[in-house]
Amino acid sequence: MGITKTANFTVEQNELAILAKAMGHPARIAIIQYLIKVNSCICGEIVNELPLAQPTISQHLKELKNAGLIKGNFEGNAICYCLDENGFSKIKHFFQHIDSHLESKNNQCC
Amino acid sequence: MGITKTANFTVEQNELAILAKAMGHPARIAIIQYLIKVNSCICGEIVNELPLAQPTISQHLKELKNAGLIKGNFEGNAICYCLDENGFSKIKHFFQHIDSHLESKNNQCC
DNA sequence: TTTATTTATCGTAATATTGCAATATAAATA
DNA sequence: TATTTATATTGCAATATTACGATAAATAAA
Repeated sequence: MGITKTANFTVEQNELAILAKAMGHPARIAIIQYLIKVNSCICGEIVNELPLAQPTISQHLKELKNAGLIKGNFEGNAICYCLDENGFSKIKHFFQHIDSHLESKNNQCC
Repeated sequence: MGITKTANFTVEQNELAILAKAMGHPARIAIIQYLIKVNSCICGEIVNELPLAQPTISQHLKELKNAGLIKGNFEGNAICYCLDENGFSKIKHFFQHIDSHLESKNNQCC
């Protein structure tokens, strides 16, 4: 009925889904890529980098922040954003898990 | 307006977003985890493993397949599913990119 | 204090997702 | 062929997401 049955899944499954979902939009991928590209905290430049209106970007930043994928601190009258290790380390382990499975099967499946 | 402005982002950004989005639901994480756990193709057992109705699971499997995260082949009158390297290798590279960035910054940011 | 700059929030329209009952399809088996 | 078993599709209701204009809030600078 359009609402995810969160309660029927494990905490881990829900956490991973929240993290993946937060990355499930091209604007949010673009934000992450930009933070990597400039290789530093960036303060008040994201709005100029994306083809979206300021309120929309603010909303995307909020989602990334809630998921634990970025963090932001006030720096003067702007906000300084960078990637947050917390979120990424959780997904990282999941992908390592997947990866070792795929390597051990050596694609002999199906 | 509820529709993602796909055309305003790069092909890579859209591809990564589609892959992440496909993983952005606990049921789909559960499917991936189960495929890893049994460590083989599985034929016609997924419906018993998840707390969702058969049509709902069918829909989730379709989304994972469309994204390139699982593949399924007919095996008798059941379908045999396993993880698809194609999708996962694309995300893997993105995470490696993120990871080397995070390590080089050594969390000194913000 | 006033003004400019930056980011957040509210409200709302358009669209997408989730879930399932009902039903259809397809292959295996009796 | 008829039946069983497994999966897909359709249709729909409930809810979530995306996007943005208008506006608010918060800080810096004049």
